[in-house]
Amino acid sequence: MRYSHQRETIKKVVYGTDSHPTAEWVFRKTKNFIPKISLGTVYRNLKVLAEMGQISVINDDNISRYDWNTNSHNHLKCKECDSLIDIQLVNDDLVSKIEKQFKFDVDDVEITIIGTCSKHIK
Amino acid sequence: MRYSHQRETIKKVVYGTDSHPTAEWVFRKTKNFIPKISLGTVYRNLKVLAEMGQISVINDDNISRYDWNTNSHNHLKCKECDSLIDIQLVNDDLVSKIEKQFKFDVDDVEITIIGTCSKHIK
DNA sequence: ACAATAACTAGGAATTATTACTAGATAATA
DNA sequence: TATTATCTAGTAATAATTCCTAGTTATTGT
Repeated sequence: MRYSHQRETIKKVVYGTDSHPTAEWVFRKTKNFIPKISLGTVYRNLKVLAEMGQISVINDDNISRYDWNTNSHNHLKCKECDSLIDIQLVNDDLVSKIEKQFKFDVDDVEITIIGTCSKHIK
Repeated sequence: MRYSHQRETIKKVVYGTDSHPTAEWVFRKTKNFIPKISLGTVYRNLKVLAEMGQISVINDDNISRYDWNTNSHNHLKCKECDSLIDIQLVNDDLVSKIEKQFKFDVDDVEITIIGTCSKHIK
């Protein structure tokens, strides 16, 4: 893996937000630093950064979002503002319970709570 | 909503499998009964069936899968066989805990456990 | 510092999943 | 059975993502 200015900049952009951005968003932001960067480069580097474990990928409604937070964590998704909020739910208890109960070797527990956040409860 | 032979057949196809099929799979299966059915019709009817609450939609790796089981349930996803296995994890405890802790009005809890199923643990 | 080279990029074409459009077909109704 | 609103087939359009290629750049050995 060779150093690349593009990849470093993309990484900084992802690390600079809590908004769980899409590739398109990262592309627009990165353009501020490297105006001629191409969307393909952004996609390719987001993928290698994820493969290297430096960022994580979230599957949100059939589009990929990216997250600097690679620790196992979960999300609240508000239907109203469409935002993803980080939360911490999973404990080792749940994981070991699942491993025993289903004889399933757990890598990751993806939890998304869909609903309405405090700002939008009427 | 008018009766439609296509929609009824699509519904039967989804209700006839536990495999959490994609639209493409439902299309191929439904063709056995209605050879001239079009993919657009399948997509449109899967969508209306979901809106009517007669099937549910699962978001798996940026592609939609469909499920006759509209009860709230969760999935084990095996990396090796790429299959989704139904499980029941969520209890009212968890939901009310989340509602209190985050002041979040919960509609649905989506849980996918990624890992390796018993068939593929070495 | 410089040449060789393997990895990387920009730009655009291709692919995949899905939705939109439209002329004709069909279920409901009176 | 005539009317009509909804539905379908077929195809075009769109959106997200990946692939391809000629040219660029970081790295390594000299």
